[in-house]
Amino acid sequence: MLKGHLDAIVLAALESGPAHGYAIIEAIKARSGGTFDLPEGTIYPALHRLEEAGLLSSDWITPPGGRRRRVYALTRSGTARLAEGRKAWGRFAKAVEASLGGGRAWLA
Amino acid sequence: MLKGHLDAIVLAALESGPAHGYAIIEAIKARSGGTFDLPEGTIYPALHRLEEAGLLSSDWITPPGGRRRRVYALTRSGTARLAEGRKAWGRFAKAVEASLGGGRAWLA
DNA sequence: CTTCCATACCTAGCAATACTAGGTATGGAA
DNA sequence: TTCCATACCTAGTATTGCTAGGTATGGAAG
Repeated sequence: MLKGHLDAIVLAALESGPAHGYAIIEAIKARSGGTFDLPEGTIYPALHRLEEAGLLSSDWITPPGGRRRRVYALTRSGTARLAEGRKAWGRFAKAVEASLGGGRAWLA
Repeated sequence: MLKGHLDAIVLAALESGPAHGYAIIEAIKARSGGTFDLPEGTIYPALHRLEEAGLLSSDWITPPGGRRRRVYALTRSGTARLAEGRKAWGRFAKAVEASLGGGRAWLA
């Protein structure tokens, strides 16, 4: 479960350049150290939703001698939303940590 | 939105001693610096669910000259679950931060 | 050459979560 | 006496991310 932060994570995965769905799954898995091993049924609908919302654009690309892929890129709105998402994460994480209280021994 | 961490936050609010629903709402609001101002429709069903799961116990208390209140306390299972929840939060937060990447400028 | 796996895309339907929006009731203050 | 803070509750709903299925291709293994 990504608890509402999936959008920001997907947008962040596209920050360094366009990518197709399957590659995004691999990128998120790698960046999260294996923690976020997302099923396709999570990513593809999310990509459609983000495109619908104008945060991503997509193009069908057929590399020479390869299969067609749908390549997504951040739009201007998407870049702005990513920045918001990072701020929102910061506030959220701070509030959760304050709420969980204690000596923060679980942070390591 | 508490994104799946509500249970741990509620359990943490009860760590320092039993409390009733309304007081738990106030405690969470205070501890989170006002960020988590939860509606009753969030807390009460959560308390019922946690009790159902054996993580909390409850008693109806009528203080002298006061209204009856339902006072919740952590069970042994609840204490264990809280420890797990803190560990889970630590892992989750680490993975999100790695996934959001960059210079961690949003942490401040 | 055929079989299998990794790649690559998609959707319908479902379970969980936390919310809105309503309801009830009491004690104290204005 | 009217209103607000306290104090509890639930039905229904939006969103989220999942399971579980489907389709198809290219390359490697046998």
